[in-house]
Amino acid sequence: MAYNTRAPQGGKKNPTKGGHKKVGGPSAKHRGYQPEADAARSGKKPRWSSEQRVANGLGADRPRGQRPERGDERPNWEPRGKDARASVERAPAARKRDGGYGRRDDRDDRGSERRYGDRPRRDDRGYGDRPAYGDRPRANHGGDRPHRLAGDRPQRGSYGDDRARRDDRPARDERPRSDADRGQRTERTRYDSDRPRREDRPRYDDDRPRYDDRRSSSDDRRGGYRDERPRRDYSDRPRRDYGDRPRRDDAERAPRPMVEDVVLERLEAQATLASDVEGVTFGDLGLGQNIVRELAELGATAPFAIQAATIPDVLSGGDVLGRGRTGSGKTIAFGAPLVERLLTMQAGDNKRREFGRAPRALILAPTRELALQIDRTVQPIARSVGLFTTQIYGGVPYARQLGALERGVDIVIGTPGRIQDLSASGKLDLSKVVITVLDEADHMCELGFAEPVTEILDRTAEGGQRLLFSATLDKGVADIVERYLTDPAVHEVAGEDQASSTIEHRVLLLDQRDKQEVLIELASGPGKKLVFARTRAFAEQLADLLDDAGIRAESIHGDLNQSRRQRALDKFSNGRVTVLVATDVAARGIHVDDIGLVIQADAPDEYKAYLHRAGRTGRAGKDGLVVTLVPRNRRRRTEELLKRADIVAEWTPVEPGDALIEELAAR
DNA sequence: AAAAAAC
Repeated sequence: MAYNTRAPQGGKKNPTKGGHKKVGGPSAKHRGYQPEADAARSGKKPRWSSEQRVANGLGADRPRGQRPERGDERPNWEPRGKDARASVERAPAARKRDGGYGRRDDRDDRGSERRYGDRPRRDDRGYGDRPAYGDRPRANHGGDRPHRLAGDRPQRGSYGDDRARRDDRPARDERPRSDADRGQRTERTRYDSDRPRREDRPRYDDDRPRYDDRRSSSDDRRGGYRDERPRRDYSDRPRRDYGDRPRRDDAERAPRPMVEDVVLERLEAQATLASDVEGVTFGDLGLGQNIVRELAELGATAPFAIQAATIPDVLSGGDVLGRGRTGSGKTIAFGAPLVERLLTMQAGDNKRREFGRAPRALILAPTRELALQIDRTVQPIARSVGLFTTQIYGGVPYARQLGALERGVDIVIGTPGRIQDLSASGKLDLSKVVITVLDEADHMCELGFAEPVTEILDRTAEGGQRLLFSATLDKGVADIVERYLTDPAVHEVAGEDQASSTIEHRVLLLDQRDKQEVLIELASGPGKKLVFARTRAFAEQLADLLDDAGIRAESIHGDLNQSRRQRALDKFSNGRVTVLVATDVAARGIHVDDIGLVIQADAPDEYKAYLHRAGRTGRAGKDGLVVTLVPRNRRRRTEELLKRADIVAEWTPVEPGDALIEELAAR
């Protein structure tokens, strides 16, 4: 019974109905419309998974026989070097973008003054039903809403008053460019030229000659080094010294030295060198043939360091903490042995395929998209040995998830809220869960997540195996570790520092009022670009800004319903838009192939956020560039942030139109 | 303070 857990549930009923408190989605007209242009362009239309159909509001009513064979899907997995394939499942190429204006009636009047009036309207963003904007007067800004091209400053009051209330929002009209500003520009130039701080920072090139010709000095960065850059090689790189690792402020103040020291020590204890795993196969690590074969099909032919380090310990049944940098293959590191172990544990159990059986493994992730992505890796692995997964996350109707649970699944993958919800209402029995994974574990142990997470952990089988993974795994997990793990093995990969990264970091110092114009220039290149903003409102605003400037952009953030979030991500993944503007919902874990440039329109607040955002590019050993736009008044703060993140970036003052911006945009 | 995560 292939694809049992994905089988359509809930028939033809409109899936948006149960999932969202808000008034319904776009009109039926909108949903049904098939754009000839898109269909013609794409030729063959990629098929949708059941989830995508539901997520896009089309109903999960396709007969099972039409479900694409696995070979047709493009499962998502942690990237595998040159074998990397597109990781986010292909989304419908044929999706009407400009049909049905229902959601955007608050912007209908805008069309008349759009400079790009013939371009399709951004009807699919849907301000109208979002709570955060609920009090925004509709159509108020219609006639007088200024076009937001750079140089065409928005008038305050058009939407500034009731829209994003941002402290650093430029009071454009009230701040004509002054001599003082000019003066400061000169100062910044000076700052740049005598900037001494790079020398104070840890230099990796001293004992790592292979990077000497790469990013060791700012002059080398000007270009041309890429082709000469030697291949990555961890072999003789010294172990990371965690003693130097910057601590989180709050943790520093929190006095529980005992636990923290233990975790910290353990983290140092077992560092695996990539050279140690050379020649090792997944089979050597203890995975069965079917799983090994499936991994190869996913593109994972040989284990990455983090995988080689953790798989044996997971198979032995012990608790494991794993730390491997972004894009290093953590999903397989816990997913594959988890499946193998379930299989071993159920050997000889003739009730293992019982209808309605309770899940025995649980994987928790901080966002729905990440949960979905993990499932795209774990599901085929599980399937290869006859186990079933299902996704349990919020924002979508219950019916399909409940149906899957009623039939019985082996592995539940999801986000805390809905899992707790179903667990509390007795629909999801966690008592048989003997393996629990916290992906992005440090984040899952933070305020806001810790409570539901611990409640879920409390419901799982006592003494069960627990696996905590994150690129930024730190002592923030100490409480959870202390409470729920027993003598965990702690693994990391040696030499994962900035010098061994394929990601280059740059900071553009600019005038706050120039931010949007510079962003437009940066985002205008051909490659995929991911833009991060600090708030939902600003993300939304920037996507509009770029769209109005003729750059196809989508936004993704928590104010959008799930189908819009998924659609935005799909469009970005399959290249139908080149720019995705996101809040930190997309900061962790999400893998999209070939993001060449990450732009931080706002610097993040936390160094870990910086690392995760940056990790959306430079995946699987590819080159990546992170550009952070920093207004002068945030310079200090950003310097501190980068220092904590252990990142060396080149700082450059810029103005709109600078050649450097264009150069960076071309990457 | 924001974002994420249930309805």
